[in-house]
Amino acid sequence: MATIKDVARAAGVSPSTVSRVIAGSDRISLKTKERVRRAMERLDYVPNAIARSLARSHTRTVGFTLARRADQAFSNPFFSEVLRGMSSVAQKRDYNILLSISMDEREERDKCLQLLRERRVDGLIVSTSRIEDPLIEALVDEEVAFVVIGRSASRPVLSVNNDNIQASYQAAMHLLKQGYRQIAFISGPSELVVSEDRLKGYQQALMDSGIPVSKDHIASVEFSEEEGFQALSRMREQGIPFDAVLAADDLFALGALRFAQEYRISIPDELGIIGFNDTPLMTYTHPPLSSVRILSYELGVEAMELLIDVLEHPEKRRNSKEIVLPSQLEVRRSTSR
Amino acid sequence: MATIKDVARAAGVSPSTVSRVIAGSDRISLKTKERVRRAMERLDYVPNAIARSLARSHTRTVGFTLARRADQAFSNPFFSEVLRGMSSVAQKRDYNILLSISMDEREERDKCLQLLRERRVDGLIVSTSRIEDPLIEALVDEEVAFVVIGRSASRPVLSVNNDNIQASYQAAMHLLKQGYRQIAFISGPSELVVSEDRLKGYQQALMDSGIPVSKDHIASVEFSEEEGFQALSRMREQGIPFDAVLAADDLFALGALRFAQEYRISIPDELGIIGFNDTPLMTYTHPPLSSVRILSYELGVEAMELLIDVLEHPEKRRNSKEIVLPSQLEVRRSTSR
DNA sequence: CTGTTAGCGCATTCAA
DNA sequence: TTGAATGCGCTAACAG
Repeated sequence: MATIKDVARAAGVSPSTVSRVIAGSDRISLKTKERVRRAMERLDYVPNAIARSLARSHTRTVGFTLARRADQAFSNPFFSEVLRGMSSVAQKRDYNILLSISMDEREERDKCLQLLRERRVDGLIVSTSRIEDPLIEALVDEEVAFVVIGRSASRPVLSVNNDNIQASYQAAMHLLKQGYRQIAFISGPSELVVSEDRLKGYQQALMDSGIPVSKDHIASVEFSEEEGFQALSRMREQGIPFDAVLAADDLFALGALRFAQEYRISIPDELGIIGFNDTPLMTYTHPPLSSVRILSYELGVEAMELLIDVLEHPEKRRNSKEIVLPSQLEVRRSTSR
Repeated sequence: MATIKDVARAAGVSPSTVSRVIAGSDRISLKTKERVRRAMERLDYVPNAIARSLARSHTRTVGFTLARRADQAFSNPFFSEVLRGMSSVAQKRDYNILLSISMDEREERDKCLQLLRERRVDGLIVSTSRIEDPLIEALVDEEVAFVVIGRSASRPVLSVNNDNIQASYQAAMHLLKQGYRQIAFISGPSELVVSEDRLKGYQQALMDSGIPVSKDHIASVEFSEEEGFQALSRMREQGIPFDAVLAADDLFALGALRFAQEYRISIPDELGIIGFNDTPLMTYTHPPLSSVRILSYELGVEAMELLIDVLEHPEKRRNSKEIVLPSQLEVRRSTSR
């Protein structure tokens, strides 16, 4: 493997001259520039990225970390899409992505800090956002360049999020317009910012429609189909009436679907169901389920662009900025009566 | 950020001594070892991975590349699971994953070669395996350490694969045992090794059962639900009778499902359907679809372990080795009559 | 416009 | 058991 010295020798110049033509310096004669180019060509020379990183003290790679357990894992393609979006702009702007999937948040936090301290990455994209998020706290304290996918409730940071409140509001409004009056809401873990936001939209919609918000209609459970099923079963057992379900995740909507089947409740007539994320699955169920489509790919694109922007303009690092992407309601048979 | 020099100064030793305790050298007195340890602790010192990489000329990071277009993309969680598997062993053995998602194979090939030439990665895991695969050819020619997820039809390489032939054979046998006699086979693009293998299993099963293999019953199309649907529609138009569909991908099975619905063909009575990959989706369709479950997570685990093994034992690099993981038939209503 | 010099932070000889 | 010297491959400040 040829080094910069080999090229210099072959072209009859000094290594720094070669370095300059690599960098595209303009104060170099076209003649030697050409000569160096040919030498590089001939020797099949490619600059060693590690050496460059050491000399310039940045790596042009960003870390992306997330914590998923086996069960929930990637059952929906959300993160895959985010990754695709991130990768496409990374490719375009000549950055690389270092990926790490952890078992839990603790492991994720350690991994982030490690990547940073080892100087393997210039910045980070993280996706966990709990209401009190120790990872985010640590990152702002260490003054690292990072952007969160989601929203930070504690500190002002750079973030890219979808309009959860608005989306949830509209989903609830849609149910109301279809004539449903008693809407159950199945939320994910309450320590997540996303749960808080979606709940807020739901509540706001009811209030704006003059419908009292009842705690009985709100469940907060772990993300899984089974938990969604159970949540509704419990409401039914307790004699709490509901004629629609707004599910903060498609998994819950699936659970609601099974619930309806089990108790022979007809959809959409007796029960309306709407989910969140619009996984491909939703069009294949019986009946097809309405859902809020998230622009996951675009989320990844925006996050990466924001991060690179900050990386290349350190003066912007102090700013906080919240990009919000619109989501769109996909109405299907489960809410069309 | 403290460097090795700072630690050396603080501990009153030379940088090389510090380097030795980092490396865990045993020819160092316990006393100085302790002193250095404390200094590292006090200064919150973490070795710079880039500098280490340059000095030792390897990075402890492996590249994972794949080419996906927007449409097919990650509609199934196969690659997400592979990634989780890879990441879990990478974590354990202190390796990192550099991820790149390309638009097409050409871009993927370029990216692989770039990562290698720039020395950003020590080795590669690739997942494309076409019958004639220029990427694989290039990698063996350049003598790089890599493992393919899938099977290489051209050159002997390190690979981790699932038992496609066997799985397809058993799927077909299952249909036969259920009494289906005219089995249509929907295959992916014929240039993929996986298509070849699954076709082979199907053919073998028919032959072993004394049933003639007819070209009319075999379609080869791009991966999509729509193409699966179209393939069957064409057979029907041409008056080719079939009472079951063996789909080389769940997407095709979904297309077959829609086909059955459209023409009011009852499943499983008039038409049996079985897919490949067992995406979570399959349990939610109406009726639930049988499918061959692939051990995607384990595929990632094995691939990463194999690669790291080779990386740390260069003498093994010349060997080729093919690890084959079993898959399992998930029988559901779509084939139970 | 170009070469010389001095790092970047660490690992690894070679001596002592 | 330890330190000094050298190199990994490249960039950048300073001269000229």
